[in-house]
Amino acid sequence: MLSAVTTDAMPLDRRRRRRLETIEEVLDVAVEIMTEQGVAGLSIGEVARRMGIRPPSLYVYFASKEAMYDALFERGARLVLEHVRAATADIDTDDRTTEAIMLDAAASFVRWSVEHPAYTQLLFWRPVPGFAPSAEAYAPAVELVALMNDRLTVLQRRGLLRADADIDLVQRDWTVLISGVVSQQLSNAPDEPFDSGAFTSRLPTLVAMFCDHYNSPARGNRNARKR
Amino acid sequence: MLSAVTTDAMPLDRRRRRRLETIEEVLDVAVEIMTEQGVAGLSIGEVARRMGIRPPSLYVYFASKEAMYDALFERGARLVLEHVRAATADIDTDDRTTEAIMLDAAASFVRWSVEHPAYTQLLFWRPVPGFAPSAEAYAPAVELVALMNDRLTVLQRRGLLRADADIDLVQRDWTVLISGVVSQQLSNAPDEPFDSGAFTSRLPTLVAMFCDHYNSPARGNRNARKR
DNA sequence: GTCTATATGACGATAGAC
DNA sequence: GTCTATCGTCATATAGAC
Repeated sequence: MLSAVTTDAMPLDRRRRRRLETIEEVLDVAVEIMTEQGVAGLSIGEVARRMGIRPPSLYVYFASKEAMYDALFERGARLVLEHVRAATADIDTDDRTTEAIMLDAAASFVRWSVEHPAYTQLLFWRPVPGFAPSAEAYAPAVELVALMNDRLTVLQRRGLLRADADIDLVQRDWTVLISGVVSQQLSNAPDEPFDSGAFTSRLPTLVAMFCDHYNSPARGNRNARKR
Repeated sequence: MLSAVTTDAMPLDRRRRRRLETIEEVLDVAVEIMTEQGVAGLSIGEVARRMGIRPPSLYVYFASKEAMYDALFERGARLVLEHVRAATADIDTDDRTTEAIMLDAAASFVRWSVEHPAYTQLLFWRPVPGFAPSAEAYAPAVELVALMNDRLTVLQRRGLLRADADIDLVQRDWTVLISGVVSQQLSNAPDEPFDSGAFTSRLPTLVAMFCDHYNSPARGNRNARKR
């Protein structure tokens, strides 16, 4: 009886696990294709070809091509969210300078972005005509914005950012810097590695500019004027 | 006899003029479509439909869809090149501060970019799978880089930028700022006008950061450290 | 230069057998 | 869940009449 329960239940679990594994494989292959051909170059047929199955079989896992893009968007947003979360987890105890803390955070994000160009394009540009992510897929992206806001607020409370700075504006300026580096690197020299990229290597200087502006004056900024 | 020459020659000129006008009209319609549907959403059929002709007729003017993209790339690059050239033409006599000069230059470029999102995406991102501009189409883009380098060199010679700054690095940092603003504005709030955009309105602060860093110390920068 | 007609093919998606 | 078969649509591109 008890074994009957397990033999009834376990295959179901296995099937669901197997199904999820297949979905993951589909998404892996899709990312591979987008990386090679560009995000808008993804096609159901090419995914099936590389998986050794026929195109209609994919409709068991995704209702449409747009649903596949949606899953890719959500996956990418989750990945980058967790990446940033992990890279900035110790921000409330990190006793280095503002500049060192910010540079590490920036480098972590930019590295991930240039090493995952397909996700980056899908998440931060608009390369697919007609595609807009669903609210569910967009949720982790919203959370990322909130997380960055939290992190900056912590820095400000610790006295590492000017007390009179508006965190929303700080965040906007910060994202301009970061996305500028990513955008320039990916569109002008996508094959250069992060460590020696013509634009990624400008991060120290750019972060220094930023910190000189937003540093707390008490912490030694010699150029404290309000804007 | 003389009139025979003119009646022979003039129609040819008119035909060539008419042909060029038609080509311009095709490109106008193509930009319209790319603006609405995304750059990768351009299709020959839709261009023909909006022009009230049949798709095959377009092949009289463009050998392929890629040739059309190529013409659009070149046109966009020429437009932005001339726009920047005009906006910075008086840089060797402009007697305002570095910050004022740079802010105007930045605003001019960013305004053009957000008001011409189709060209911007085609020129500065890579939204069309398989398309790469020809050397001819790319030429004005190369010239734009050279022009910006010239302008920055003039500023440095006039003592408005640190004498010890490497202009190539200054230019890279500058393009990061500019492209960051454009990228963030277009991907997060493409419909906001330049004057009230969440990111375009950050330009004064961002340019100030930049100038505080690269300003000539003699001109009153209180934060002169070398990087 | 524009048209009709057509070649050719890819694509997304569905129906239904197994 | 996978397949074959197929639909419908759209696309780029060419041939040849007018």
